[in-house]
Amino acid sequence: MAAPSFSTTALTPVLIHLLRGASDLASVAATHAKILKAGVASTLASSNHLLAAYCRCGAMSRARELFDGMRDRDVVSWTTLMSGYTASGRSREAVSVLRAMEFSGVQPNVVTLSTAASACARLADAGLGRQVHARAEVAGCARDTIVSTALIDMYGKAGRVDDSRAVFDGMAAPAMNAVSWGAMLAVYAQNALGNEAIQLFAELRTSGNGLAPNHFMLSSVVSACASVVRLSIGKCVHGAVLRLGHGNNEVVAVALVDMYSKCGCYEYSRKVFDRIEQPSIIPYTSIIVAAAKYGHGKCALALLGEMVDRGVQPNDVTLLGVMHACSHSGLVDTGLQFLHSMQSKYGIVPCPSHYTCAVDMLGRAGRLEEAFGLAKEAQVEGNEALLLWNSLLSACRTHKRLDLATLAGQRVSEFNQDVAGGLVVMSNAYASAGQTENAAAVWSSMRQRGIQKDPGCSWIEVKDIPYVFYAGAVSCAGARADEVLMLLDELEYKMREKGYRGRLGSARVSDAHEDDGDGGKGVMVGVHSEILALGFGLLVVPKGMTIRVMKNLRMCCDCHETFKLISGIVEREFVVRDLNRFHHFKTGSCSCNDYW
DNA sequence: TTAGGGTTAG
Repeated sequence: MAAPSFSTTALTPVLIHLLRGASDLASVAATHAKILKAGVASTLASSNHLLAAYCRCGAMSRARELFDGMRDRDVVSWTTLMSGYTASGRSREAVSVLRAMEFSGVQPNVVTLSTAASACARLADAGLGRQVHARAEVAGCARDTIVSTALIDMYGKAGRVDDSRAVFDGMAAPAMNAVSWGAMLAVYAQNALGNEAIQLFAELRTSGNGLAPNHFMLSSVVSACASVVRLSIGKCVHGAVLRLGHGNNEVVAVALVDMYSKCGCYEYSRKVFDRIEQPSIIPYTSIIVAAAKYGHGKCALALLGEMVDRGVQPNDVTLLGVMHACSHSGLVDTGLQFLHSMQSKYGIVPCPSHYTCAVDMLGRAGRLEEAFGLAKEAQVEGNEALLLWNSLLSACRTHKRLDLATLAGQRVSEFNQDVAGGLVVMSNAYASAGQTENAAAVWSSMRQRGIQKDPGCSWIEVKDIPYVFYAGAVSCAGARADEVLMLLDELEYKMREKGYRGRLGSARVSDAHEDDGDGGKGVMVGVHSEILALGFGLLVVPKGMTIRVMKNLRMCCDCHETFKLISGIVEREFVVRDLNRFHHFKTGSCSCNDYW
């Protein structure tokens, strides 16, 4: 038999070029046909090229068919198939390919193991990931830059931050590059460990072998600042973003929009958003969510209209943002229309969160019967249902509807989960209705059952340092504690001149939404934490600067009134971020128009 | 020479 001619021994450069450029199944299949027609011998390399091309266009059944028919398979063939499955969102199959590969006697290399780690990252499965890690140790490549980086990411996505850091710390200095630093920063940011991310970023700048921060690192650090509400550092990082020339990167811009919004600076969010040239769905959603938190409902609706006009289709997150915006602006009927038309108008089936938002919206508007009707109608289960009934319970309490509160309270208690939030609201509902004995009974039952709630706290950032205040405890103000108390006394006096009838600086019977955590005070609480943070802020934040207070619970009506009065008396602006939204106090009134 | 790592909205 004659030796094959040169042209049939391997893929010609032209065919390789065609395969590389092919991004759709039709052109890959056409090139495949050309190869068969030309009688090109199917060498291992040519099969691998074809396999990769099928994987690149996501045609995994064709890829598998080809793979199964191959006479020889090397580590590249196996890894290509794994990578194809991972990219197609079929990570479990990718991991099973690794097992089959080892069973067939082909040894994994660094590329195989980094691909496998990446598949486990997508699954957020630390158990499987640990097995890949062990294989990498056995193969002696666990300290390879790319394998280590993939492992850092894998542990982080699975929530095992300490394991990520151990891999990072185990890397030799020369193996650390911008990607491994970026991966570690992202792990902290994604796990809401903002301060650790900020700390690591500082280490990079002082001892990072001269590595310049890139847009990956910057977006993570900005998002880290958002997660811990560190405005001043966020602004510094924004400066670095501009200096380093990443101001036009959309991902970084989205992180900035989100950071400013979460730090109480909606105007800055809007400025950053307005500089994005052709915003995609994520920047639009991000600014809509920001507008929602500040009660700018009409603005959110305008942004939705603008994005649709520009051909950017909203998704479920966008529409949830729009509904929240309606909810926080009192546009109840508009919000309900969205719920009922999102499927026909945008092709999006409402999720439990959309129903919860609508129920919450009706509840806060006092339309409690409608809210109950919708809550029963919505097919919501599990944790989502708990959230939904909790929000309804809270609305019943606000509108002093003890009859309905009891009904909602029963639904909440059906969940054998952490019901602290619901019980607190129930107790508050009793307290609001003047039934202090029932309120105290709920607290006592919580104590007996060992249920604890997060203590209410508020914090304020001064010169980059967060000061955290708990109800009734002014000690965080340090040497200035007495001054804070004196200032609050003085303000209370001035408020009384304006008709204020409550009490500021001593224990008062009021909403028990905030307890100092010892569980023994029942509904008798001292001055709320946001008032203390405000008092401290008035002393230390220079006149002319907005005082920004953060709170981990919802602000109560008393404190809301107090903040309004004080903003008029001292002629200063305050921004309060509570659990749900932002309040911007100015000249005696609040941006929420008392609707929240 | 065909296969590998990090970012943004809820």
